[in-house]
Amino acid sequence: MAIQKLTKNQSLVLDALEHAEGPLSAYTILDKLRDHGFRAPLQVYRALDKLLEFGLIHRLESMNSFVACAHPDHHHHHDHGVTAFAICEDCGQVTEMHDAGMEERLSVLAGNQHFKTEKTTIEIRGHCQNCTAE
Amino acid sequence: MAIQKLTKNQSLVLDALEHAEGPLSAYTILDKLRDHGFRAPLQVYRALDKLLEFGLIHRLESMNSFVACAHPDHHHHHDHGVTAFAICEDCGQVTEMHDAGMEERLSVLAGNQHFKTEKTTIEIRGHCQNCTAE
DNA sequence: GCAATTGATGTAATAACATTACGTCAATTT
DNA sequence: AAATTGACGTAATGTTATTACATCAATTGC
Repeated sequence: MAIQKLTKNQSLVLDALEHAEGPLSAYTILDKLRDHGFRAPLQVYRALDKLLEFGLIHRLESMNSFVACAHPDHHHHHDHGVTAFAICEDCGQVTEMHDAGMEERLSVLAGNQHFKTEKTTIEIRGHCQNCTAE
Repeated sequence: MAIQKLTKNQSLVLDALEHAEGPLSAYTILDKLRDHGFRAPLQVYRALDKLLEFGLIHRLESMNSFVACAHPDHHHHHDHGVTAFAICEDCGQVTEMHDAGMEERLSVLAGNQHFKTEKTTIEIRGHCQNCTAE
């Protein structure tokens, strides 16, 4: 797929996510971007939709929030395979993980049901190494 | 763990989910139970919380809704391992899947990060066999 | 060039999902 | 009988997401 130039709003939202410590909700992004002229949720949601489409960000379903992709290809938006997220409930840090074996198992499971997969969500909630050590 | 007697509200909510075609949102449940005296969201959410705790229902994170567990043990609430859900975007049908290989991969992934897993969400969105055939 | 289409934007209003706060009541414990 | 606990009821509010409608700039087709 060809290079994708981002619009101003899309760049602002992506920037906010890339510079954030962890995942942000749409409304948190909105607040961060008020100084840049954002006034309404839709401005954020529209940008998020496009960024998701381009594969530059991910949505974390279990916490209604968004993170910048850990290994974005800014020139060609691509399909990473299935991504699993480890989400620390203490510090909020999110780790992206990829695993061929995992994809294989999911593929088999779906195949058993003759199910046609469109999108797969894998989110592991728990405690990261730092927050486990006491 | 010992047998768990459900309260009236919990039974009503569980019943609604068990008799539903597919997943229900909390507010849909509320509407279904208005005739039984439900007036406020909290009545539903409190029951849902307990039913989740007892392992009698599941929450589908990607659609903010709830389903009755496919193989409940009404006498001893138990820990099924990881459950993967295949969710049909056409008909709404949800299939529960379990797989030891998948759990193993997840366990390895988490282990690699020294991550302590509390809860794992796996949701596959797509099209079921019926809805794929045209 | 100019009309038509397309895609991004702005704004307001509303819908959908979830929680906090506060008070009551019944059962159990001490 | 007092204290604790857990379920319940109600209201208000907080949070997340979408619908509806209008404007504007860029592109396309004639």
